[in-house]
Amino acid sequence: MTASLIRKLENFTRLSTADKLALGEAVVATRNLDPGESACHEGDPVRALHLVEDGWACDYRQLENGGRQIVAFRLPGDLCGTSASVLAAADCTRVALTRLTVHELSPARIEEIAAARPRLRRALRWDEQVGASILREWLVSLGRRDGLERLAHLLCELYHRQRAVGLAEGGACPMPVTQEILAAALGQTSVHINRTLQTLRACGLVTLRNRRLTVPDLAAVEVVAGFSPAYLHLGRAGAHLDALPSEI
Amino acid sequence: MTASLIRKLENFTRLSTADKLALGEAVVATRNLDPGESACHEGDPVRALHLVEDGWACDYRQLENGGRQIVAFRLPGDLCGTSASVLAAADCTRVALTRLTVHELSPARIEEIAAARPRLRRALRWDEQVGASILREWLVSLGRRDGLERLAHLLCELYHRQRAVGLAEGGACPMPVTQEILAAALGQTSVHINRTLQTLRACGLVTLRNRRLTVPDLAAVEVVAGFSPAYLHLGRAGAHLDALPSEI
DNA sequence: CGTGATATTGAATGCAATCAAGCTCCGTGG
DNA sequence: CCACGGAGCTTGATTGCATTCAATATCACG
Repeated sequence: MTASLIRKLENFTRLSTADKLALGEAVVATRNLDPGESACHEGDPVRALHLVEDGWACDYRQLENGGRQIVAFRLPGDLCGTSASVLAAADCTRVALTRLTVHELSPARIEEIAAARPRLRRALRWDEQVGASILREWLVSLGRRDGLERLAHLLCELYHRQRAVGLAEGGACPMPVTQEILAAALGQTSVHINRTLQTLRACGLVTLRNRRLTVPDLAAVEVVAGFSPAYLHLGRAGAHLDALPSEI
Repeated sequence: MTASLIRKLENFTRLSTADKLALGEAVVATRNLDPGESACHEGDPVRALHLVEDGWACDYRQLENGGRQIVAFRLPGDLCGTSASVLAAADCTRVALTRLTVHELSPARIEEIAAARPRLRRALRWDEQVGASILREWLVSLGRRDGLERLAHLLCELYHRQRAVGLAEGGACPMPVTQEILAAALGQTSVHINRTLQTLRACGLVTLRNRRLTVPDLAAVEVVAGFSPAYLHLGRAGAHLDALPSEI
């Protein structure tokens, strides 16, 4: 039930069977949403944390002037706002981009579990920090990368993040987003995204069809994007905390 | 020694005397830096957390193409990367913008202290979440606000953040940044910042001189910026955790 | 009073937004 | 099977904000 999250956390440290089971115990409900349905609204009190089981969602902020900025994509295995429970109100809206299955976790239960399990606690904090690191990288994209780099960079990120949970393989992965959505994430218009996408395609770097991304040569796209995967911190930095073979 | 941080945290919940003293026990060293000196470098292993005591710093990422993007301003009372210790390497460089005094805190000590003090633990998590919220708001600025809104928004934020630690009063506060620095934070050039600043000045909205900001009418600037302070979460959302009068 | 950093101004260029129209694909229902 | 409708994609023309380059002015400080 929490397989993707576990798989992701094991990019940091190897969990024990007990750790893995403990995670599932925090789940208090599971919801299914249709594309366009929202899981929570900006300004609402935070009750539960979301763990994406299947499908994609995104978090966005809506401005008075009509603009909309996506601040995060939520993929399978993503745990949203580990400690958001201390904030009085959600500061963005979470909406499903595809058919979506999310678990709702009790903040109190998570806290108990984390208190009892140092390895798991560190893994969750690692995940949270990686989230902040991704946000900083987005900021760099919006601030300092041009259209081509920006789009290529996002595609690289989404590919790597999916590979970390086993959803990308052999240069292809799901990419269930419209050009409109990409534009809302990259601070541009869908028209411009369209043109940028065409040049990427013309160079034979990526193809984006049927809600799937194909990258024949990932390294080449990474060069165009100025992408370096360090900020995703997938290098098993917590290996010294690994569970013993006997615990797994 | 940790007065600004304490003052900031008390925008969330009232701490006990014991909580306040405990914070100071995590300090293992104190450093003084000159403007332009860096406290840590992108890629370096993370040894200590920084608590800004006095002066300003900023975190930035340097790109191959020469661009530089500031991802955070660090003001007095700011605790940088509460759990960054789980990451193998820092993902940005921290440089002093003024004469700067920072305390270095031991991650392990912080963890011990947090484990023993639920109220303090929550307050620190609140601070961390507020940091993430600020980052999201910056993303919205870079993605969806034009030059004028962007600059006005940043100035409002820096004013409010300083007010939360008692450094802003009566429409004026320190603002020890060059136009170059503002440009590096807002994803623009210093030339354009200069022009934007001039229109803000021409409207009588702000004056920025001698490294100080003066805003005769904060509310008016907030309207121009589309600024709403909710994302700073300064509303004492943790009041139910407040220390009893007898503990203070 | 001199020097380097910071700020200001002007002119030319360019990237991306905007507006508007048409196209393609796909699911639905007659 | 085809007509229809809608969402998403593509294209063109125009506009505008911000960059770039370059020169000059001002300020802070020794």
